[in-house]
Amino acid sequence: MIVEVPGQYNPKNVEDEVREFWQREDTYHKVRRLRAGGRRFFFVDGPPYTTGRIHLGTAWNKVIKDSILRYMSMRGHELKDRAGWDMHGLPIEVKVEEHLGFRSKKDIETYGVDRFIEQCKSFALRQKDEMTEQFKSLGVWLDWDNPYMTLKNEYIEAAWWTLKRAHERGLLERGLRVVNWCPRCQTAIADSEVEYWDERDPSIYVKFPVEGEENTYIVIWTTTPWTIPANVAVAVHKDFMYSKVRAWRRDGTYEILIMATDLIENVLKQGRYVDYEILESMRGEDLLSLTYRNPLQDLVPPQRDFVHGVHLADFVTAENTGIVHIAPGHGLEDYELGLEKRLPIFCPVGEDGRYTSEAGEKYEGKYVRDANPEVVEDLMDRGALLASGELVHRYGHCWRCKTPIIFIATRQWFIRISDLRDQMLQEIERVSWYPEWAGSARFKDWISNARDWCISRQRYWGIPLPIWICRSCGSMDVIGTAAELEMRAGRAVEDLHRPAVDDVRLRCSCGGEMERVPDVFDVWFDSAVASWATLNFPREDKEFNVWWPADFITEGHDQTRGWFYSQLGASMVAFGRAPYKSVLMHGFTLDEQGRKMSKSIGNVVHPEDVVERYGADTLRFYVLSSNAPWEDLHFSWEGAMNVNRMLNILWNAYRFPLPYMILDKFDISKADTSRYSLRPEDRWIISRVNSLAKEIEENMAEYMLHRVTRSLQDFILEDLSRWYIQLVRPRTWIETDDPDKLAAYATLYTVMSSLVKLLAPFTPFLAESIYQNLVRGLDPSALESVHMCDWPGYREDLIDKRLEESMRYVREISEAVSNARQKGGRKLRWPVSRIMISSDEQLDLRDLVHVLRTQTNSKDVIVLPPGEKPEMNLEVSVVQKKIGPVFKGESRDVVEAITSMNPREVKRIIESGAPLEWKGKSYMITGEMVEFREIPPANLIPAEFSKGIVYVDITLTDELKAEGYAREIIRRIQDMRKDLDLKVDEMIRVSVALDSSEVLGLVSGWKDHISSEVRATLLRMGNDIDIEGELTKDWEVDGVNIRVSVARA
RNA sequence: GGGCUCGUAGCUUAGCCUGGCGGAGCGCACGGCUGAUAACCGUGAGGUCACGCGUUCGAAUCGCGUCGGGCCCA
Repeated sequence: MIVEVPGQYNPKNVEDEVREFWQREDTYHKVRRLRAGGRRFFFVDGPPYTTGRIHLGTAWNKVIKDSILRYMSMRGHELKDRAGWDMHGLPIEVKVEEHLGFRSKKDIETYGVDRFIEQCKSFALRQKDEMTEQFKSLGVWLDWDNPYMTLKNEYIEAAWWTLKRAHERGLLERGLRVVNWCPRCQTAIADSEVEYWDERDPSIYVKFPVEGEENTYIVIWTTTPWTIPANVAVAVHKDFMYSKVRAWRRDGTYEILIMATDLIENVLKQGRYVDYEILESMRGEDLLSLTYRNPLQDLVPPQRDFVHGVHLADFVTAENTGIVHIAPGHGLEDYELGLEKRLPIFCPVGEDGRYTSEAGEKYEGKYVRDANPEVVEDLMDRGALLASGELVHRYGHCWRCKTPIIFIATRQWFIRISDLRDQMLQEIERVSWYPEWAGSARFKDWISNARDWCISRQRYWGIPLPIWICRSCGSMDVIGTAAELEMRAGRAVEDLHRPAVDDVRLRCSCGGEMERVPDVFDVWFDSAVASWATLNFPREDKEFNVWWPADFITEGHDQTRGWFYSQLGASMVAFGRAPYKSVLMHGFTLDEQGRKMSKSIGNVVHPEDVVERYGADTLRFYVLSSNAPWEDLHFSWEGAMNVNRMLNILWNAYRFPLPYMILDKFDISKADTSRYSLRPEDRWIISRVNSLAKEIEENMAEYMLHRVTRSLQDFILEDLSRWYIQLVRPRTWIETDDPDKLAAYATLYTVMSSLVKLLAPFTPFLAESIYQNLVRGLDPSALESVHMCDWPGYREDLIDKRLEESMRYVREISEAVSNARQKGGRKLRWPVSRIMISSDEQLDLRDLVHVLRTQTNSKDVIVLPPGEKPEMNLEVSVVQKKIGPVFKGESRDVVEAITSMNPREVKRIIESGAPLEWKGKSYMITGEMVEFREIPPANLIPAEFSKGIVYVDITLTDELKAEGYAREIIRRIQDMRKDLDLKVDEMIRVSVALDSSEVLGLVSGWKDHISSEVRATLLRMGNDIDIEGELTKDWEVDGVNIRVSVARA
């Protein structure tokens, strides 16, 4: 049984009802079970990080995933669709620290690592639950009951196992490296965890005194004064020219300075020197023999023992002084140069960002960034400061706690990704990228620059590194699974997290005791192993053998350096191949102006607010249709509103036939469409819906979600609502069991049942709601949910391209007629006697002429033969330039002759080649002497369409007037029915008083028609009759006053 | 500074891959419909297709460069 639905699309009600239905019927699981045994489609959910609420970007991400998965399911695929959660790492630690009011690692140690871990864990789990609800409210169907979670033991094992593979392949190494270091979190952080923004920093020029040369200095520039105590060398470029310069101060003293020749002016200006002379110029190489002293050597004892030299380096640029200060303990390039030149890797800074005792008593314990002014002062006191200022530049910060990072040399664990670079480049060629450039350009570029992956973090809440080292012999073991650990330890280990795992001691083959290294994994390593962890590999390999690698993943373009990369890296280590076959890269969500959404600008749009206002289907359809997936989405409320409006139109189109179907007890099983001859317009809309399905399939194959949704939108608005529904409306009012009406019902049913299936992946709630009522309501044998249905696909034999084309012309002509009517001042309610269609082509309107007739409200539709036009009035004008030279003095007469004659006659004469006779004279007129213009007669209003011109004859006759007035009266009575809120089939009594006898006379012939149209049992019309009824209203139509009263019969 | 990407009407955008009259929606102005009606429809105005150079018979589309936005890197 179908039921009527409310007149306004109310997404909240629709979605609540559907959600409840899915819940009650366990629809998700039924759908998944239904597809068991189908072609496998392995999707890996890029795990969102469990902190805070979901934002618009995350919502978009999941909507894309869900739409594609629903589509794949309808296409018959068995899905692997576990949702994933990224639950370890600093961000959560930072949140928990904030919550507990902690400021440093020491606070955590004091509080107790076990309690801290518990807090992190419960925080992550709580967040996961909250976010799950939010995703569910968007209609996202993933395996929410059984998600993969990075904090689970079986997940941790996947990471362990992968590291063990790295070790076995000789790709794991420990080394002193300069890393990005967060002094607050006291851990190394990945390049991808560094966030850059502008920071005001010192900008100083420092003079290093050259050994053995009196009053001579090498000049360097730096923005990190605090690294000067760790300076052990300087670098120059081999191609640059350098000069030794005598620089004079205002007071007449001078110094001898060494710097790049091109930069002398700049440097001396900074140092406020008044004059200079170049003593000597040399190439970079010529400086290599120099040595210098660190100006702070009296404060930093180890500096006294270092030999400070000059070295060549390519990274030196012709900026500032052209000489670069090298502190191998505090810079990546410095470190590499240090290794190469065997410089001391001097790093007198501790993990807390404070100077160690190595920096000397004066600096020890001071936080390096705070120490900047002091270092500058000390340099000045020692005459080593050439200039001091400030500048604003981009500086790196810890992604999570926003502390400016520092570079320090520490011992870390690395995976030698750089060894795998070439294989990775080969492997990504085999992956299908959407769009293509995401792989061929963007990702390729990133891989080409791939550096070794620092996987260790000096933190707590993460997957512990499964590396045990013997205290006696220093040998190292990497443990691959929990079982292996328990076997080696000889006892059970409940939780693989810290601190429990820290207590596990292993026996070394040397007989000594092995201890775990205290580090945890970089959190990027967690999600990197997702594609096999989600299959519970290595704990079991059954699923892995069947499903891996992933068929499809999709994430935002920031994940190029993130998850696309980390997964590839880990998979290359573990399996030597890419873990995914196709990747869709999507964009970012920005505000309407294309700015980043941020709390400080106050332009953040929350998905739940959009859902609240317009519903989840609207949000879904909006983000999918707004632009191409890989482009950034500029969110606009107006855009969302328009989608909502479109869905409302769909709702109205769906709702409109329901009352009639119910009234007529329409039975689809008896409405075998082949038994009723469908009208051409019925076959047209069916053709269109099949064409639509085809279009969608083609675009889905390329993940062109914007084209898919736009095709749907066009179909709903243009074909269904604006056209077909308009055409079909009168047929539903027929009250008998007319086959034509049943054909209309059957067509509507067919079209709507296809349409809701085509919509199901994108607007799952609305599609389900319509399906439940209309489709299941009419066909009890229909499947329980629209999401269980097979993708309807398309039938070539139902697609009639020529019919579609014909209908396109019919629509164009109808629109042109509207245009002409507007120009001619004839409302659509008033019939016209005829329209004439003129085209140079043979227009194939097929059997759609009746459609044209009703839609244009025209008594006759005349399609003229190709090239023909209605008879035109001809206008002739003379071309003086041509007449003058020929007729000279008689020109005036000739012009008079031409203009005073009937243009048609002039034309005939010219064409016949005969002379024109005028006032007893004859003139030979040629075609070039005149110009003819065709003017349609006043009653024919022309309007263009793509293939020609349509002429509307607006001549009024009494019959047309009578019908026009009759329709005016009908419309007003209908309006009043509405006011009285009558049911569509309720009968009424009507009185109509007109103040025009002429109109009354015309209309009286239409009395029966009016009565039946408005369902009147009694209709009284007169010039001056008594009027009474429940509702009385006065109207005015073209100067005629009409008083109408209506009462229930 | 480098890689990728985007720039089309007041706003949001399609078209670009594969060259052939630049399309929508919103907003604006005017009109229509009235058995979808707090809904819907039509018409109109509105364009330096960011800018410049090139390729071509022909460029929004292809190439190079410049400017501006986004992501990523240094």
